[in-house]
Amino acid sequence: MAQAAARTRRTAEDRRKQLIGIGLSMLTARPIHQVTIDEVAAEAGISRSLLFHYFPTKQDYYVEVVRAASRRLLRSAAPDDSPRAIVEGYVAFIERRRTQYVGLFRASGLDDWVREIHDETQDALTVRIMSAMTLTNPSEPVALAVRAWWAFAEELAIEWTGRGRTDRDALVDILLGALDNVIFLADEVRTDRPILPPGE
Amino acid sequence: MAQAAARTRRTAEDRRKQLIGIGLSMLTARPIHQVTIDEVAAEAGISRSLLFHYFPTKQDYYVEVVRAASRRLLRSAAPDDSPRAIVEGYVAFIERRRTQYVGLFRASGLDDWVREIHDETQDALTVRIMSAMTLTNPSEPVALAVRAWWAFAEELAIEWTGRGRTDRDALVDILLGALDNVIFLADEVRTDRPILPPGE
DNA sequence: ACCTCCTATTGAGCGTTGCTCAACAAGGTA
DNA sequence: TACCTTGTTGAGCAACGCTCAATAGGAGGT
Repeated sequence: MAQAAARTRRTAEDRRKQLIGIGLSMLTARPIHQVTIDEVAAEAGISRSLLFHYFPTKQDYYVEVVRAASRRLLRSAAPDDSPRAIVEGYVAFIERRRTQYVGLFRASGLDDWVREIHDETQDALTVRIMSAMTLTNPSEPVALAVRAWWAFAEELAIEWTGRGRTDRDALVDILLGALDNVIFLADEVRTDRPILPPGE
Repeated sequence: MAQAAARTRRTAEDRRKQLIGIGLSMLTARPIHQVTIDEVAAEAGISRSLLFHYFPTKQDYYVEVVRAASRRLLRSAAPDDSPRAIVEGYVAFIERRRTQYVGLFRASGLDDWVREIHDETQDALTVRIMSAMTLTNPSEPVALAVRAWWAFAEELAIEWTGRGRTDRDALVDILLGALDNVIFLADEVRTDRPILPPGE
């Protein structure tokens, strides 16, 4: 695996890109805490120390790798501004990079910072789809509900494609239908005076 | 912190319970990979070696701790067999042990096995609520959708209570409403011949 | 009280891994 | 050639997960 690539001197930016690229492929297969700095360094054909020169800590390195994946996702889920297009882009991304997505954002052992990036990503998606639905100035319940709906979408998309289903359109239909319904339900909530539960 | 508790000899089961109890409180605040075996041992007033006597590996230890938390959750979310009661029990649990739940199941750095326990737990909840809704023999899309709906419920419950909202009933209403709708939507899908997307 | 046996318990120590630091060297500029 | 910036390295430390042979607490039998 370790391809001692003739130890040539690279520019800083080059090295960073190379290392992040390696991270994207290595951290896809195995969770973070099972991948050592030594392995990454060996794969890049450099010494441990150099990696620490570019990324002060292992976490910093990993964060940048996950950030890179997040950017890819956001790029895929924004072809234009219709809700359907956004959801389709999202689903398409997961179809294409399922293992990577799961490996980087979910399975792996991360501390708060990965969750943080994941949250930021979903926040961005939330904002994006809300504006696509011309939902300006939503109430807190609605905002929370849309946010949680992304969790629903993520889970369903991952499991759906994981079963080898290819009927992407049916999946997208479910997601969009659920989104409408969830917004409707959350919009019923009067923030100031909570609704009383129906008798039964 | 380390209370050297007079080094008395305990029965095996006693020690296990003590250690798991400590885990439940320590691993609540900080993610796993930030808690060392030494700390746990010190807190229990025993040596590192003893902990390895009971749990062959750190992972094994952590797994048992998470399992214990999972059992608690499942106990809380099953007062009786109505869907509303199940959801209310679930929400109540998260209200009560929010940080613990997040710390054990989400934030922390775990390898696959924690995700696995988390999945098992949600599977159990899925089965439970399906039977409560007298949904026997659901199609694959419906099963997947209900499963994903739990992800929605988890996210929304965590965020909802995280904002200090106390209107639990409104939350439960949203969750139950979304559940009905999601089942309806997924039930439309003909597993064999995928639905074509509507024109717009 | 004493011996015996089981096992809970420990301390010393090994290997891996994240991380530091002082020094080296590749390439551009004068 | 001399210099200077900075990409690059190797040796080494500290923390941590984990092993193993040995110790000691306590219950049961005599």
